[in-house]
Amino acid sequence: MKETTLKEIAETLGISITTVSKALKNYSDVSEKTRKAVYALAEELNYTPNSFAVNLRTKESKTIGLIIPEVVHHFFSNVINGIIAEAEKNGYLVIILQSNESLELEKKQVALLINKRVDGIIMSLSNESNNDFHIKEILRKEIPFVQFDKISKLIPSSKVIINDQKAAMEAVQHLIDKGCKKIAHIRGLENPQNSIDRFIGYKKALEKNGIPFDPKLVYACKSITFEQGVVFAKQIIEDDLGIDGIFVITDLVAIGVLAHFNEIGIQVPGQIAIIGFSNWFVSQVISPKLSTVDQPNYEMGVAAFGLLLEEIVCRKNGKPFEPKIVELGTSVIVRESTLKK
Amino acid sequence: MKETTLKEIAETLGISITTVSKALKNYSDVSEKTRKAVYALAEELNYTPNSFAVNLRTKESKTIGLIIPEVVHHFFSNVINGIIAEAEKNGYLVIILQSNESLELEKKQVALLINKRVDGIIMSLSNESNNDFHIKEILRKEIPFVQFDKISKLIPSSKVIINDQKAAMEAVQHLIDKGCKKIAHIRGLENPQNSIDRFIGYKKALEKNGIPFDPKLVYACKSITFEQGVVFAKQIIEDDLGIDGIFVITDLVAIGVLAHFNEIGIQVPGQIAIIGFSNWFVSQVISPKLSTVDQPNYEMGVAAFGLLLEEIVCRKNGKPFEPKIVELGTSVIVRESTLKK
DNA sequence: AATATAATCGAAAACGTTTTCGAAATTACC
DNA sequence: GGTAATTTCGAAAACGTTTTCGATTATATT
Repeated sequence: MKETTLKEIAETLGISITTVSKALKNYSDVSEKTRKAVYALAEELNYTPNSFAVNLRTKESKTIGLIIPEVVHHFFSNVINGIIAEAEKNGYLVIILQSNESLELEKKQVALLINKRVDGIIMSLSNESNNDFHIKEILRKEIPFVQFDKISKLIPSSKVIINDQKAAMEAVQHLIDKGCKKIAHIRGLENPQNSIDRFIGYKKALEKNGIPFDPKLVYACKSITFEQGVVFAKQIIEDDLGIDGIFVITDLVAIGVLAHFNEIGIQVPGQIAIIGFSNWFVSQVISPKLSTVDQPNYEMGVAAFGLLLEEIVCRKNGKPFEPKIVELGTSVIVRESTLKK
Repeated sequence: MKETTLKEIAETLGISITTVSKALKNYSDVSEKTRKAVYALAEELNYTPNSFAVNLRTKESKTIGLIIPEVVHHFFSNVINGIIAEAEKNGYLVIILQSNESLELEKKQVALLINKRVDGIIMSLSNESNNDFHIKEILRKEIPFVQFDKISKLIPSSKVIINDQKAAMEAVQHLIDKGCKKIAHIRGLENPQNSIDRFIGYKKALEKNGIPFDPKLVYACKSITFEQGVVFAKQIIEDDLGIDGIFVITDLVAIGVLAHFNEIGIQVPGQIAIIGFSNWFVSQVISPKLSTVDQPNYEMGVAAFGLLLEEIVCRKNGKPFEPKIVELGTSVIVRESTLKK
């Protein structure tokens, strides 16, 4: 399978490789006549530039890397979608790697991408990750870098985020508005920024409404799973603290809670109202439909690539780059699980 | 940001580039002494080979392409997972592109990957796609190629599939075993192979049990969506044909049906039993839990990469390659939606 | 017709690696 | 001490492109 090269075109046309190359890139110092001839022959021979050679010469691969905790995840797969679409629109391809929420694996993935000499990296940190060496290495090498969703505030890079505190406050406020008096919070893991911020938002909402904060009403997830939701649902019934509303870190856990309540006959929202976070697809097809906080997944991906491209272009021109932060809006989606009258 | 090169190591050590290269690759014609020295300095200078140069020289990128109809999809995201994991294990990275079920886009994506000179392509066809020019081009260029899930039997390449006919038969047989007398089928689009095969399986199961096939009981999806399920649920009630069991092309549509039946008070499985296909995650968290056919998603990805790698290795050694077909097993998962006593 | 200006071309270096093949240095052997 | 065998090394070509800069040719200006 012989691929046509510039050399081949040059030889059959009796001109130099230089001229062929310049003709194809529409340089001004090649005559209309030869330009047309080159284009015609290139078309005929089905010429496509050898990207390996182009990469080597231009020192860029027109490829970016994406590292996320997990692919099989409604939120992340939507973000992937946005990134791929926007990247392609700008002539970039996307290599996707998974950290599986493991710091070790994340380090390895970063190394792989640096080795591959991608033009930039977009990343959502794994739970254990923070401002570690592998991240510092990305910055030291001045590889364009954007964080989204699960970020570390300590890392000076561009970021695409939502205002988790504000969003959580609004969710809890919604429960209060619907008449909930004793609101529990099923929070996320200890480390992740969004887990912390949503917890803070929960407390702020209580405070704002003059409701005393009670640490006994906070349940901390060991894992973000459906099963974890079931476990805490049981726990909440057992604890019997008079809880009438629950704000859950994410929809997946919330539907675990919901499923158990359904099973044992607890009325939702009658006895206990539930609101989740992230607006997973399943939330609108279960019964009762789960109220939640919508965050713009696809747009997050688009924004992330946008920021990355800005940095890529800026650095290519040798200018220093100033990281930017894009904050996208969220909204409470009211469905059946909080619809007390 | 100067990267260390072989040249640099060679100069500071006072030896040739050749020797450095060979030392790092443990060639036998370099003495233990210089080998150690090279390794030490390479380590110290944090040397990593320039992959652009390696690609150009070796004519391979250690990167494969993956084209799927959509990323945000429980089945496909699981397959992606399997492919990425297996690829990484073997030193390959994965570029993912989406066809959005559009033939035009699919052609463009194929062109992009060929241009990028990936070492191989794994693909699940879009609905409109068949044995078109862009696919023939892959084969003509002898680019290692594997189809999975939505395949075309006309394309002579390796394939990873399930036995859709057999799986569908088992699903319908299950409905019959549970006492269903009048079984409808909500089938997929006209074109896709798995849609056709599941329909055939449905008919065969009826035939095997002496139940006459009635085309009025077949509803053909215009799109594979939740909403399509709702539409057909209404239709089925309106038609009032005494249907007591439904075999649905895929879970997403099935839960649309289920949601509407729940809403208007049709008992599932009491009045109508429902079985879906593909074992989506949501099927186990809705009420009633949806019976379905499980197909091994992750394993499909692993198998697909395995076949691709076989072809890559084979072709690299200049041997002719004989396409292989891997058929993975499925199983009926019995949950609440078919649990008539 | 001579000179100045503009248009068109190509030689060559460079990107960083891999690999072939021959040369040099070392060791073994009689 | 001379030859043969073995070990160790490096020059050079090759992969295919991009770009600089000088050379050549054609056109414009007096």
